[in-house]
Amino acid sequence: MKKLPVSFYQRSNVVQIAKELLGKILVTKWNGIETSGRIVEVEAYNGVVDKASHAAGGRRTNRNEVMYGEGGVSYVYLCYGIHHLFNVVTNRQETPHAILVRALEPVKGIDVMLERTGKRKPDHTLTKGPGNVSKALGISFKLHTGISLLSKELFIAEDDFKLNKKDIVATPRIGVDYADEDAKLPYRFFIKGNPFVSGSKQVNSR
DNA sequence: GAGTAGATCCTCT
DNA sequence: GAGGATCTACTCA
Repeated sequence: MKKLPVSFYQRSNVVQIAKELLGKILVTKWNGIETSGRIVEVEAYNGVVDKASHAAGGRRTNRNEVMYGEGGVSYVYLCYGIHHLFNVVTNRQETPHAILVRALEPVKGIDVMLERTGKRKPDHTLTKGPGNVSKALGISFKLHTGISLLSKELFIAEDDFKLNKKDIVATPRIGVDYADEDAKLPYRFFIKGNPFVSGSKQVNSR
């Protein structure tokens, strides 16, 4: 298992990067406690031309400032006062591309995730949906936004897992109805048939 | 099983 | 002062 290099993030095609992130391992290691999961669902946010992005139309605020920085750092944001959303910033400086990690398949530290989320046993709700992902991994918007994805506490790695191209499904994004026609763009990608993908309810029939 | 409303707090206008 | 890249529970069929 090896970390993805900075060059992986600093490319210009955010949609392409989003697709390639599927099947990769997201690892957090706060205070020596390691939790990780395979990325099974992402959404691409295509910078200033994307109305669903926080950077739509060149909006630039304190909150989304990290999106304008170098690719390869995290962008964590608190939504609805409850949910922490974990994003990966891509591309170069001044280009606010980002990829939202929407769902993981738990790999390591499942018991820790259960504790963090207050759940009894692992099921597909543990890391399904961006709010749950950051909760399970212990990601907090205050502490963990703007830090490098190549640090020893937070990184994305790849192993031998190979994803068949036909197992990648593209659909419109979720929760961005306000973005008019951009809400229909097929910028959401997930691994076909994976029970940890959000939206596909009760895929596993116990 | 499907649809709807409420929770809850930080950020920007 | 309003609203948001969501989730959950509860109601109704």
